[in-house]
Amino acid sequence: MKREQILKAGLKLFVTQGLHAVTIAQIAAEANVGIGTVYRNFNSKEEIVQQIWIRQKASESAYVFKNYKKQGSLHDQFNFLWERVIRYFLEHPLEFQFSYQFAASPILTKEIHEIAMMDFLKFDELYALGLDQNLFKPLTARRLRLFTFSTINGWLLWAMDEKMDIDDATIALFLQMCWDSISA
Amino acid sequence: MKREQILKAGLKLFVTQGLHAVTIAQIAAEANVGIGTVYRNFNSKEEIVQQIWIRQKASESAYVFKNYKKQGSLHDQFNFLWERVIRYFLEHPLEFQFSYQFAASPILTKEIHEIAMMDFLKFDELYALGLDQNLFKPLTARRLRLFTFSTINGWLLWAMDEKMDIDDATIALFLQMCWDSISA
DNA sequence: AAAAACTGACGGAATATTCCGTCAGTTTTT
DNA sequence: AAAAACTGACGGAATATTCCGTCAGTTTTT
Repeated sequence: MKREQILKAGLKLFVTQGLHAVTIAQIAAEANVGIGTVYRNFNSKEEIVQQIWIRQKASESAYVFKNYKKQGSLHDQFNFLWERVIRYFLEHPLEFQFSYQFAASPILTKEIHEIAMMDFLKFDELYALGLDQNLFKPLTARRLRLFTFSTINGWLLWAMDEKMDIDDATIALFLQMCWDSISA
Repeated sequence: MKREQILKAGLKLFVTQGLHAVTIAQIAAEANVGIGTVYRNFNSKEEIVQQIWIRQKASESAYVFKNYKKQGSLHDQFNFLWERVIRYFLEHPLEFQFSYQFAASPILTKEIHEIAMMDFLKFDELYALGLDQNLFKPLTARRLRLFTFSTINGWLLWAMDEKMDIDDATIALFLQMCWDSISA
C-alpha cells in the first residue's frame, strides 16, 4: 500500500521535475509517508525508478492484453493490439512520459528491461505468423515489433506535445501507416 | 575552447551516467578545466544540458545538409536527407543517445526546442511539395516529418542497443519502410 | 603592466541515509 | 477471554555525505 503510494508519487515527480530535481523527502511528502518508509521499501532513488518502470510495464501489458483473443485476421489482431497500446498511453500520459523518458536511461539495466518486456513477447508471435505468410518485409519478428513500437512512441510524444486531438479516424490512419511501413 | 571542452565532457557524462549522477566537479575534471571555469561559462547543470542540446542539433543539421542540393526526384531527396540523419547518428552514438534521452526532458523548454529545430524546417518544405503532388497520406507536412523522425529515432535506439549491424542495404530497406509508411 | 581568464580549496547549504522510539496489530500466556 | 508480550512498519529527528558556488591566488592574454 505505502509502497504503491511511493511509486505513484515518484512517477508524478520524476516526470514533471526530472530525476535530478526530485528528492527522497519530496517523494515521501507527495506520498504522504515518512522518509523512513521510503527507505524501508527501497534502497535508493534509482531503485524507485526501476520499480516504477517494472510496475508501469506490467500495468501497460495488463491493459493491452485485456480481452485479447487470437481470432480474426492477422491484420485485425495487429490493429487490436497496437490500438490498445496507443489508447493506454493516451489515457495515461504520465506513464507515457515516464516510459519515454527512461527508456534510454542508464539507470535501467538490461535485466530490468528483460523483466519488464517479457509480457510483450506475444507481439512477436503475431509478427512471426505474418512473416510465415509473407506479409511483411524480411526482418526478424523482434525487429519488426521494435520498429512499430518505436514509431508509435515517437508519434505519441509529438502528438501529446502538440495537443493534437486524436480521434478514432486519426488512430486508424496511423495504424494503417504502421502496417504499410512493414508490409512486403 | 574551454566552453567546448565542457560541453563535450558533459555530453559524455550525462549519457553514460545520467543527469542526476553527474556533478559539476566531474564535468570540470573530465573537461580538464577548473570548477570555476564551468561556472564562468554556465550558470547551472541545466544550462549545460540546454547548451549541449543546441550544439548537438547544430552539428547534426550541419552534417545532414552538407552537400544537399535540391535536385533529383522528391523521393531521391527524401532518401538523401534521411539517410544523412541516420548516418550522422550511427557515426555519433553519444550524440544520438543524448538526443534521444533528453528529447522529452522537462529541462528543455519549448523555446530551446524551437531554436534547435529551426534548421530542420527545410524538411517540411520537402513534405509540403510531396503533399502538393499527392504523394503522401493527408496529414500536415509537419506531422509527416515528425512521424518519419520518430520512426528513425526509435529504430536507431533499438538497432544500436542490439548492436544490429547496419549496412547500406539495411538502411535502404529501412528508408523504403519510412517512405511506404507515409505514401498515399 | 593591466585586464581577463582560470584554478581548485573551502564553507555551508542541500540532500541522503540512519537510527530509534512509538504504536497498531498479532501472538502467546495466564 | 483477558492480560501480557511480541512484532515490525512507521515517522521524523539526528547524522552523514554530497555537491554547489565563491573567491583569493595564479596564469594567460592583450
